[in-house]
Amino acid sequence: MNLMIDTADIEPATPRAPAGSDYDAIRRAIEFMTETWRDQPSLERIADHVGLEPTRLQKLFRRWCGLSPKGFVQAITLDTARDLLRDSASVLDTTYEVGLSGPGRLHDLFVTHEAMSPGEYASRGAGVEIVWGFHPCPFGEALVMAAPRGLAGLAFADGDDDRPAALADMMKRWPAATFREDMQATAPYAARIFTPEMWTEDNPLRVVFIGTDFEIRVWETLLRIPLGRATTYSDIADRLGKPKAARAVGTAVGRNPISFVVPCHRVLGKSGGLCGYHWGLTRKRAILGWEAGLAGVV
DNA sequence: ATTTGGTGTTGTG
DNA sequence: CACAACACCAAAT
Repeated sequence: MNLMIDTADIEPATPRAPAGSDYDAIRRAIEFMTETWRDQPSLERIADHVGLEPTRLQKLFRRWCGLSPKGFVQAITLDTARDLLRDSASVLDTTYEVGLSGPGRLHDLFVTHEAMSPGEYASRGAGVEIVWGFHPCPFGEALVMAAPRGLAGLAFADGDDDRPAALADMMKRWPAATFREDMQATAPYAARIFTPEMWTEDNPLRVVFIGTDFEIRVWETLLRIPLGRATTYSDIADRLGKPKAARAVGTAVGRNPISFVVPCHRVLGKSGGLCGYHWGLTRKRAILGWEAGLAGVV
């Protein structure tokens, strides 16, 4: 059997969430399953590893990820990853036809996007005020940044000590903008993004991209990948008319400033391996598992 | 199985 | 302007 997890997939220890917190338990469970999925570990074994009663873990896990630990193990096997890739060529083709005229419906979250005008890009956000705030979410803490025209950034952190890095990472992209912490303003964004029941067509989520031409084209392509499907770096390169630019696509995907909303986690290596994730491979797996549990709900 | 060589775009000095 | 870095990939050991 092939291995979904090559050595490059094993990441160094990530900063810990507060020990004993629910998220910490979930994270450790996911980590454990990620390392041992070949043995199809039983619920008891996983529960034992994280130090919880099996029934408690079962309930907790389902609440956070929307599916059972067993289902999660299945969701991260290579076969399933390849399943996501099935017909990936047509995935992008068909949605291309449907979605593109006008600010239509893109992606399951119903996103409309606009890129910064060239002038605004050149000025790197001068004169724009961006509000930000951290909010709990199923994958740790989410840093939400909003500009007047719409959502401008989404990043992840794993606890207090992790926040400054995430914030700096995001602020770098708008060097000339002014920033203000305002959790009240960003909370509605966070609630909506992570609550699938709120994903409706009538009131699309507005996002604002700042980036180079190439990057924005890549991100636009990502928005066309439907929930529960995946594509590959090289496939996106083909779509952009630069079949040899898979690697360039990789770096552009990695620079996606609005992670999760722009579903960069749905891009896999051609062999079905996960390859990488700016906010940690464990989180990429968690999001894919979460979405697997969502199939049918949306 | 592992290595190697070819890639496009971006950020840096 | 050159050069290194990168969430890749296919072909050759």
